Amino acid sequence: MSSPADLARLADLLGDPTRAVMLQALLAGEALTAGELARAAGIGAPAASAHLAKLAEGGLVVVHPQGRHRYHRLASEEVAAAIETLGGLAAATAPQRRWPHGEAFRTARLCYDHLAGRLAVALHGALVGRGWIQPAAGGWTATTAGEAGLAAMGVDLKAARTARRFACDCMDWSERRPHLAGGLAREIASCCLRRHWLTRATAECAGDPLARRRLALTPEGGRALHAALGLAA
Amino acid sequence: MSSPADLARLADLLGDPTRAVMLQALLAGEALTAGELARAAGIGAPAASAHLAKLAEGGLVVVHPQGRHRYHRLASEEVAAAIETLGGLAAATAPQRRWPHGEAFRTARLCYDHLAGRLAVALHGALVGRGWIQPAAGGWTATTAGEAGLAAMGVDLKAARTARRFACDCMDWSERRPHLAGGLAREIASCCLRRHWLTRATAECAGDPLARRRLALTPEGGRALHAALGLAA
DNA sequence: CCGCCGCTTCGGCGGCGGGCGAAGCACGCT
DNA sequence: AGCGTGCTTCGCCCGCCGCCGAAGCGGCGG
Repeated sequence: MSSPADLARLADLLGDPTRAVMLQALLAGEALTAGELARAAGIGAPAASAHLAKLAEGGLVVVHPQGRHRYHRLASEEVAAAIETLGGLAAATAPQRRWPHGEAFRTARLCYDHLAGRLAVALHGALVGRGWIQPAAGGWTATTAGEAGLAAMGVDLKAARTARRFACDCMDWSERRPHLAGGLAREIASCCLRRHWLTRATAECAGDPLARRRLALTPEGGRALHAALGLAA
Repeated sequence: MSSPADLARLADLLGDPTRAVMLQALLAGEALTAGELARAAGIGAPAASAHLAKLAEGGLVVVHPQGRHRYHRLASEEVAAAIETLGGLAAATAPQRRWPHGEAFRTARLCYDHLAGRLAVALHGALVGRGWIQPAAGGWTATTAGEAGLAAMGVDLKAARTARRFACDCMDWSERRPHLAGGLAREIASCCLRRHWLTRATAECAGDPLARRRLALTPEGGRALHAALGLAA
């Protein structure tokens, strides 16, 4: 239960511009090394190390040492969801600024381990509209038609079921409508990337820390999603 | 669209312990004067004024001058929802501490203009279970049975329909299940307070800034809710 | 008209926190 | 073993921010 002090401690972690950049970079879902995050944030290694220690101690980030590298991930999808939510409010509160590639960012992006943006919202609608998923307690389940269709697309349903939640709604702040989260959404995103229907915009992000999250629909991806789900390009 | 800088600016506003106390006090939904907020936060008038100016400039709080008083409210229910969400993550992240009356806080509290806590979750379940509300695009609508039942309880449905959203789900962080938000939820809360089914724990909050939000079910309230909705005490 | 009261602005103080460079540690490669 | 590399720790500086006391402003009441 959150006393105001707890809230403040957590918000303070998000309230530093440098840490915010790091967290946005981590919202792409990948585990990044301290050095990568330092470069993304444009600071030196010592400062990055201090920030990451705070984030880890605050429970927002988990560390995964591997050889002489230390990989950092967001601690949970709840953390990712809270950051996205707060980002949405920030966008609503300070709507003035537009930065380069903002439009592309709205179109398709990663949110921790699943898709977000216009494409993800459209996909959510298509899955519901075609009857591939149906409401269930606290989320969605796949129908038999959905299982067949998703398997045909190349989605690993077995892997999707290992997640804590199979599928549930997650509010998309840029579209103000829900997209899909949970194990199924993770596998769909994984499938789209594996089959090169969606590609990461750039690998390294000098100057634009959100580049890691941005996705682009390939021509074949557009064709595949149209064929499978009737999605318009 | 939220650049990391926007996110950081917003989170920084929530990240100050003093401001967090003020915002928690405002989460009770009432408009409070600068002096009341200063006392709640345990600081002097100048400091409070500075904080409130920042919150207002950041779009989290709106000011409502009235005579020589200046009343402050949360700017929107989106702001309230974001603070609640972040508070839930804070509770999950730092679960160790228990402060006095925390249990009562989980039982029933105000969240901006509607009810939250165990009671609100139970109420949500009862409304759905009795078929008084049914799913609709982006939320819930009242059935004819629901209209009759709610009117019999004393809920002003006409007022409820003036809100931007009639009824929608809002995740309750302490219960991890949804409760009801929107115009209907606002009128239900208003009705419960008006009829003294629920009472505010204390008016002024020396030491415990969350006191404003805490609610207690009166004996008559327990009887009334049991009779109308079958809610157990 | 004067005085009280709520609130804001100003000036100054103190502490916290983020940044860097240098040094230290740990791991891996050759 | 020796070296390079990734990361952390240490020490330090600087700037920012929150707090207060004093003063200024405006509304309200006698």
